[in-house]
Amino acid sequence: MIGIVDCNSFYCACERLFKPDLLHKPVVVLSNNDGCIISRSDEAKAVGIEMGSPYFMQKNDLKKNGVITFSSNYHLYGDLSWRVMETLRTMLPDGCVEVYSVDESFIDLAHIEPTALQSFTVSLKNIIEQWTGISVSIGVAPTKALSKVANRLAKKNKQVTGCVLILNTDKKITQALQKTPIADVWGIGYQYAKKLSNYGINTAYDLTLRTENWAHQELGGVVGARLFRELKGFPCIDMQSERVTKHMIATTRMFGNPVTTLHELEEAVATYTARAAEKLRRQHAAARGITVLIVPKQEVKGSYYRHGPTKSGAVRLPLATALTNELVKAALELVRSLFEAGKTYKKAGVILSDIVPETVIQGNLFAQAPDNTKARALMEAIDNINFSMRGDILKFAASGTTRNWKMRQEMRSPCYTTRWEELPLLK
DNA sequence: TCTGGGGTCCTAGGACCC
DNA sequence: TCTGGGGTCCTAGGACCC
Repeated sequence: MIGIVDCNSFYCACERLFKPDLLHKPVVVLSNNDGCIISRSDEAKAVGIEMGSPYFMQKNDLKKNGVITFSSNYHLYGDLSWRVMETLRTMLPDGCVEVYSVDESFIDLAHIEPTALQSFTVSLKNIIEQWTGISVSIGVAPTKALSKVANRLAKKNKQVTGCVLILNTDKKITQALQKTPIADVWGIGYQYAKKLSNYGINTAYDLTLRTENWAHQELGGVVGARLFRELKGFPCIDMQSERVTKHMIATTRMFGNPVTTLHELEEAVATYTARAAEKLRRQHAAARGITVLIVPKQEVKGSYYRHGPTKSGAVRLPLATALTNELVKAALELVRSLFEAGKTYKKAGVILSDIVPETVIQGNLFAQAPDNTKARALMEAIDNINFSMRGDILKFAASGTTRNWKMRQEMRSPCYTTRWEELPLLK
């Protein structure tokens, strides 16, 4: 059996952990730039605050209901996430934990006796809460997709389930599928939900009444076929081992204030490139592909999108590199070629791709391999200083110093667990 | 004038996830 | 006035190979 462990209202839970007075109060956490609502406590859900809704549209409702609002604090969430995942790794054999996102892990429970599943899962939940202060829900079923179904129902009926639900008989599975709206199925997003409802498919169960071929045809080929089989109880999505290097590394941001000059755009792109390069080095990798994208502000009448079409450009470097200066140089050339005077921009980003481990950088017949020893030592020194001090105390001149475009974060909590100067104080 | 079959690799774009 | 960020996988289609 496969389980999924999912932290309840994770970002809100992190904020509350250090402010126990907020325990039974409505709390929400906002996305970067204080753009929209991305985490809600049960109390906030109860007063009708919508997930993903823009902050500026909900501001009045939040105030009226006394909802406490936080900007997002990823240092804090990342650290607490790590504690939860480490607890899971302590409680399960090697290779049985697959971290799926910041607040979710799949766990392989094949080694647990069927009769012991319930008690094991409950004790797992209790230990996580005791050790980390974060409450979790656990869904268990024969496949990943079904464990997500179980998890959703466990969360929805906390009083009945105690946040743990095990689907271990065909009858329980069928009932669970009947209670699951198609749009809430893992792998069914907005487009597919719309399409399926046109076919009269409104629950997960309705989908299982079709055939695998039908799912293949209508839901994106093998992806849909796989999902169909998973819902029928045949595992098709294996547990993944920890990925050593990512395939792509992106740093993209909306601007705090709109940008109109090339100079500011260059600063932003240089900053994002430096950040992406840092992530690259942290996983001991190098990249050959670099893409720069800029997004103009522009009303498109009648369009769902609130911004103009993204302009992007990409280059392939002669040799994979992890050196900030080399990547910045390429990125700046790209942004200059994309920029159009007279337009106002609201977002920019950098994507590194074609990523290889630094030990296997492929030679290039036509490019002289330079001696990078010194440059790499410099990068390491910069990374170490930036890591042990705070933020980006050392940066490249191209990143600029004024940074009018930096994002807004007006209600961020302290980094209680990752910065000495922000440790909580006891009187 | 007629013009095969079986591949690989790459990129762009679409769908999804949290 | 103000709507996030960082990923994954898959497919289709074009260029190219013999």
